Amino acid sequence: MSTTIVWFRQDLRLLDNPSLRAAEALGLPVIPIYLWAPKEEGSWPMGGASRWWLHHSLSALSESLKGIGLSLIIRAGNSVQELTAIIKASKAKHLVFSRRYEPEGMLQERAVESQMTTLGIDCQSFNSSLLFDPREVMSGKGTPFKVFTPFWKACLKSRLIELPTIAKPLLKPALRSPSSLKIEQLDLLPRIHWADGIGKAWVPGETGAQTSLQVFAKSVLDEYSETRNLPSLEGTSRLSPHLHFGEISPRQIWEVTAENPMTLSAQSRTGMATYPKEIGWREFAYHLMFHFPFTTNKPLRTEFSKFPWKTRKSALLAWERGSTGFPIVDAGMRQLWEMGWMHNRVRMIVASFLVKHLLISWQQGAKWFWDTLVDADLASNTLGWQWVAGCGADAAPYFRIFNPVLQGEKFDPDGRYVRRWIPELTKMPKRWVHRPWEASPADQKSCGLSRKSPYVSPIVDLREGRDAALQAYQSMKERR
DNA sequence: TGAAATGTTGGGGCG
DNA sequence: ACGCCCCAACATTTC
Repeated sequence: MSTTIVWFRQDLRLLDNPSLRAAEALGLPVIPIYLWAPKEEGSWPMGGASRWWLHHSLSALSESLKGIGLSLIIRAGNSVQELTAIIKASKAKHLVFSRRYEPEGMLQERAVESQMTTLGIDCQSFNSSLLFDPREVMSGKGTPFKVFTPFWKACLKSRLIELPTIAKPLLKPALRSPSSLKIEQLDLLPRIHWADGIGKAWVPGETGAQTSLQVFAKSVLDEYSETRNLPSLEGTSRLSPHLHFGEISPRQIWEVTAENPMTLSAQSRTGMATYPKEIGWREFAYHLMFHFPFTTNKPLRTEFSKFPWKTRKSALLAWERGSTGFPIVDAGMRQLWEMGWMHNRVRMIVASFLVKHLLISWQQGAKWFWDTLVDADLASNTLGWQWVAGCGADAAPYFRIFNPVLQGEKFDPDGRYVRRWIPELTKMPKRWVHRPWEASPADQKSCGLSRKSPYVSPIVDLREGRDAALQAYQSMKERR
């Protein structure tokens, strides 16, 4: 009897997974596989925090496949070669997989598809990671969108969202399994234990994803528009890493947060409420990455290729380590390092600080986020950084410069978030907690801050940084 | 999904 | 009572 190969990519789940449904419909024995091919990711091979997540997510997937009688096959190397070897050994006739939209991911699947044609294998691919395939939503002129609101209106008007199928697929195993690596052999875990904090904060895998969604829908969603900007609260969904690895489908999130007429207002049912709109921004990020693939490395607005960015190694290092002297910035960067994640409001603040006050290029920031975020996602990372830098689609004007002191005082008024991540400031009075360099020497001393502490002498003067940023922006516009 | 600079207004102190 | 000034408080514009 023939066999179906299910190639898992960024869809590490059983529920609402179109390729598994296709495999179920074929009714043949199934071999589920995962291919580790970091060399095929161009300049964006998976970063450290993401590899940690992948390790645990693959373990979870392997366990849940075991629960329905299947054994996950792990391979590493060249994806075309590995797939070919497995297909030949198992005499498979069908390959099903979920599409990716990263430039390199698309190259990879084009190579696979062409090889399948050569081998005479039936090959089916599915959109499992987006509500809207980037090809399906276009402006009236037939061009891709560059502004969020019209994009999102067009999406909602198209009514293309399918409802999820939340039922475990019924699959039967192949009689003989190809050889498999152990997950440990992929060497995804860091050698030193910097991931301890990440492990305490997250439960990778489909079960963890479902729990996060239920908790969010039940206790956070109603107040989301008011609490999402307060980093000291757990006011956000925390679904991003699960979504990135495809441990949960966006359709299911959509159904729970935007389409449930029993619990939600008319506004949320039309998808314009605050949380569903965030899902919309993710869709927009993929739309842009698909239609403008060069933006993963270069600014969308080409005049920014002349922007006079600076190379400031020690300032970049201080930013990465969370020792700039600006409490809200440092708290965010330390949270990122410790739990592989940062509150979104704080992401905007630290990004603005790097790009504007330090004049370090958004690409440098994007690389650090890529390596340290468990939810590192090429589309969202690119959109976010280009938005902050003012060089992307629908971007903030360049002169919109966040003042880290005012942002801190506005969104962390009691300093709880800052004190949570910066022990040096535990005893700093509320009045000065976002501007400790202005505190009295006595207050500084009671916190044990020496004169060399960044909280006494921050790495830049905010006024000078702001002026320099505005000047750099002017000089870019004047060059032609 | 800013912040700073600048402009306007109006209450109150005071000569 | 009146004009003058100061300066919050708010609005507008500029970066």
